[in-house]
Amino acid sequence: MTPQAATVERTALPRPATEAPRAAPSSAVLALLQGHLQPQPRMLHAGESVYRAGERFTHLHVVHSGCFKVVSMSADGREKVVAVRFKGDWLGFDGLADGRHDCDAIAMDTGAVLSIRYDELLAAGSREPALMLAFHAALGRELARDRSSLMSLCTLPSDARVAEFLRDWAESLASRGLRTDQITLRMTRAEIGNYLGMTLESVSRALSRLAREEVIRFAERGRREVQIPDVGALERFVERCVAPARATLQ
Amino acid sequence: MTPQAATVERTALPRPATEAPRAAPSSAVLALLQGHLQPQPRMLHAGESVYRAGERFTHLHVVHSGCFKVVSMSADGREKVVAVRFKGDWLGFDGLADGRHDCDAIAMDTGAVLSIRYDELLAAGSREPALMLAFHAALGRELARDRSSLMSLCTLPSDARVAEFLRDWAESLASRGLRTDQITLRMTRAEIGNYLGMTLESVSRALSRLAREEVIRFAERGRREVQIPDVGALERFVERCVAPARATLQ
DNA sequence: CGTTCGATTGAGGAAGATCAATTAATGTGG
DNA sequence: CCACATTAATTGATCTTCCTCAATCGAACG
Repeated sequence: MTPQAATVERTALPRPATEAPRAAPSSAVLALLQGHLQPQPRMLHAGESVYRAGERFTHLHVVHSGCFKVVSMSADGREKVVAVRFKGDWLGFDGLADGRHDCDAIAMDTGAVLSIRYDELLAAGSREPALMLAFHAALGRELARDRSSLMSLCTLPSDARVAEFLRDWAESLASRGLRTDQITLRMTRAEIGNYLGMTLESVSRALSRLAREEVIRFAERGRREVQIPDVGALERFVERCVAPARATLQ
Repeated sequence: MTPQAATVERTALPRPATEAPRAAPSSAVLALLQGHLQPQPRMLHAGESVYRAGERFTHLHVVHSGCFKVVSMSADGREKVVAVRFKGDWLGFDGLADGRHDCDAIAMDTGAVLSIRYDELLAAGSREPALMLAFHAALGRELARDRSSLMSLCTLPSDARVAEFLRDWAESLASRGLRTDQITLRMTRAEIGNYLGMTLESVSRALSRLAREEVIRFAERGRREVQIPDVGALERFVERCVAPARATLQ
């Protein structure tokens, strides 16, 4: 997969330049939830699931701490990590469609979620419009993020996808006030590859290349720890991958 | 892009076998909308937009007739068709995140949408829970579809992606009671390629191959008309593409 | 009737998958 | 605590898929 004909009815207008709306969590929402509902905190250890595909959908969840992956399996057995979620993110939207979850949500390390009954959320939301608005906004961001992934998968070469993955992770931490210069990937290369649509070998090579180009650095302890001295460097790296493709089209 | 290590924490459980929930539209929703709101019908010709990126989000829309594409552009100018929508589908969810659309919704042929003010929908929804439930279910299906696309892009070779695209189109028509044996693609090869993450040449080759294998047939008039004698054949074709990859993993 | 745009098809090349071997981390039982 | 077993990661060699470039053909349109 690589850049392809970006000729889809050229619009000459300058655009507002959409990128994934990473400014997600907002303690305002949490405050609203706390105020109107009795969110049940629930602790989970690595590997435990918040919910599993096939279970009845009754609750939505907001990540309180830790990080979680959302895994989907298609009818023919293809399995894929479709999302990685951090503090402030919601989990469980995949149950809205038909009252049954169709993904697994799994803790990647020790963490906690606040669980909210959907029926109570609906009730509270109809009394308190701001709550319903916030809920819908979260849904909208979820859609935007999925589409941003889709875009990355379709238009970026593998190196850039890995770079963007790291940038995204770092930005997620940053927007939540966590330190971003050193991040611990709680996924194997195989999982990252699955998430990004490439093989584990390609992930490994991409990381090596990023390290060689000084865009990232590996900590001494293992190669799961990645140091990101400058997030901007990651962005520039992605830009450099996109630029040549565009140049030829102009 | 091609099948890759599908080793993401193997779960031994038999799964409910999720596939895109194509059973979308439901005239029930339309009836609800008609009953509680004053949906404004709006006619559009090919190329006209329901809304554009950057515009304020005020309305949601339900496709009444025709087909529409949703196009997204990233900050660095990568452009992509992120969705194709038919009768009964909603448009406009991309405005929920922050009150501004970040995609264009464009008519691919003459068609019409019913436009609903979001604030009125909220108000009506809090009086009539069934309406809000239906709205949320539509959002959930939207998410599920995006994830299904993501899965296809990541795990299927290009031929199979084209096959699935056609199957999806045919199924969309079928679930809306339209004839499915003969469909008119209202997209150029370049657009299909953009949507599926491949070049127009690859789309063309894939279609030729599908025709050669008798899975589809071209009508005499032009190559935009595609006959699908048997939707099952398309599914089997996709299966055949997935099977070998899985065989080696077992 | 020529021009233009979209589609098809072929040849060559590059990105990334696959296969395979090695090395580093992690975990386990003695 | 250490030897061993196991799993994860790296790196190289090769092969496949799909992209790129280019030529041709057909359909639509003025």
